Amino acid sequence: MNADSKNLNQSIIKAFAVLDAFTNDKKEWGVRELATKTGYNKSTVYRLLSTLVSLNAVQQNDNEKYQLGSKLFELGNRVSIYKSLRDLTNEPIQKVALEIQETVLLGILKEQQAFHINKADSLQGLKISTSIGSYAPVNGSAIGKLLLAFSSIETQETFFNSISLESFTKNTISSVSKFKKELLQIQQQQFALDIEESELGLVCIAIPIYNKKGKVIAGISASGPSSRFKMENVSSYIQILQKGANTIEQNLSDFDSL
Amino acid sequence: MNADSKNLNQSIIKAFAVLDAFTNDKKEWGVRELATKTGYNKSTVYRLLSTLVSLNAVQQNDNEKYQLGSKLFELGNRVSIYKSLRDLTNEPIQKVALEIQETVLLGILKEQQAFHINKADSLQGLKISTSIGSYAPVNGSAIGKLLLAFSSIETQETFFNSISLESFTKNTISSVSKFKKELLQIQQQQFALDIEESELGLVCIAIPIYNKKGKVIAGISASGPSSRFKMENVSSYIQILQKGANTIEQNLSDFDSL
DNA sequence: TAAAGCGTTTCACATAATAAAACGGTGTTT
DNA sequence: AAACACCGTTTTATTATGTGAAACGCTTTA
Repeated sequence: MNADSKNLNQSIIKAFAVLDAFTNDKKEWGVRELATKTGYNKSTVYRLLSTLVSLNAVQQNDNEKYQLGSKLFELGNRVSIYKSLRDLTNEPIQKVALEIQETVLLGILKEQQAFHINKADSLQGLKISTSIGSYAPVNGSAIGKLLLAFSSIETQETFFNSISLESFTKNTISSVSKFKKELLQIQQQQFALDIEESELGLVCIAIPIYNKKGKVIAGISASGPSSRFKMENVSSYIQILQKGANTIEQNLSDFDSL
Repeated sequence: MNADSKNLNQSIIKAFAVLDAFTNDKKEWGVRELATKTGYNKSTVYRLLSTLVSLNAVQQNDNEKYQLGSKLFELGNRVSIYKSLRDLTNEPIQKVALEIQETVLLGILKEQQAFHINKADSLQGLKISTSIGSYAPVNGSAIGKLLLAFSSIETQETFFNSISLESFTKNTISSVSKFKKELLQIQQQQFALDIEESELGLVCIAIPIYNKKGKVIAGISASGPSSRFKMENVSSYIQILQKGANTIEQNLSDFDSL
């Protein structure tokens, strides 16, 4: 028992380690492979899963494999901070998505990553696969770069002391000094761009959302394919995003850190 | 140990009992009141909460109270069955909401209740408080009545054998025979109405969504205040809903029971 | 027919969860 | 200012409960 983990319930930790194995890339697990993945004994995993099934947190398919169940969907939609955040931003980001004709995302900074709270698809445009509840690395998303640029010096220092800048495409900024310059520029110009830095062919632009204390609490972005997303239109994109951001800022004026 | 609960992990059951206490009506809990609510010892609840906090499944506010945390939001949005169901219905129900100018809900039958999978607000209309991930009683919602009406005889029998028809307003159908007649009528007319049966002043209309096997797998509804929702417009509401349902049926044609 | 995979069950054993009581803090009442 | 009544938190011996190796029954593959 190390200093940090005082007297925690080991079964619950195991249960959530099991649940965390179910991702968008790997939605289904068998008992044995899940035991290998988590490092727990096969019988233990079986009993954990049985318990989770009895609670509807997990369900078993026709093919005997397990997947996440309705209880988690239910609980996830009860998380009040994000629920209210979503309710208060739904309408504005939908309007932006309709006008801008691209996918719109709303994100906050959470554990040194961009955490996506809400999303609105444009009705015609190409769909972006990023989903609500997913994380993106700070140096691999417009919202992430934006939020770090507008966060406190302490947060930035903590970030640079603990994170290494992974590369995702040939355009990803992986040099610390270049990244710091980029952050300064984002602060000055009040928006962040991601030009095929996270994924080839994907362009993204993000602007900040302030609370009434003048603190940046979230970011809103529009993403689209590079074929359609042209640099000469950046100012018009920002204009549309800003209209949405203004409404959101009114709705969220009382929110603090998030 | 009774026959049904074989060898389940008690800690996990307790953890989820704790999580389940956090509802939309009661979002915050202190240790002691939660111990009273769940019937567990104060120390036990404290350790459960500490563990859940360490996993970000729960977080502690400034006022020392606990509330649900980001991990559940994250997991909830990874439940693949509902995630795909939502992704495939977002666009059509948004279109319906825009056209019909009322809140649109998509629901399935889950544990003898209407389970709300998706929701689209009209941009102008009054907002309905029903939220994604929430349940409504079958005899207190248009979607519920609709889904029971189109479910198998076995499901209906199980329902009538296990559920008592609670009353919510003076209009709620609480007589079994009247309710059975209503179900027959819904089957014939292919839509269900809820005229201030669940809540005074609230009117709702729901139509079924079929998969390619001809089975009803979900229901789509529009809800609004009785002041605006007039009976003479029912056929035009149904027309708009049906357009959305057609698109959804194409998207969900391969889905089975749900 | 054998082998290799799966989810599941069993059971002796030891770990890890438990609950009562005490602790240290804060806010309220007298 | 003292007494009280809350709160979340920590400690502790006790024992209930989770554990994992091995066996089971089944299906799929060789």
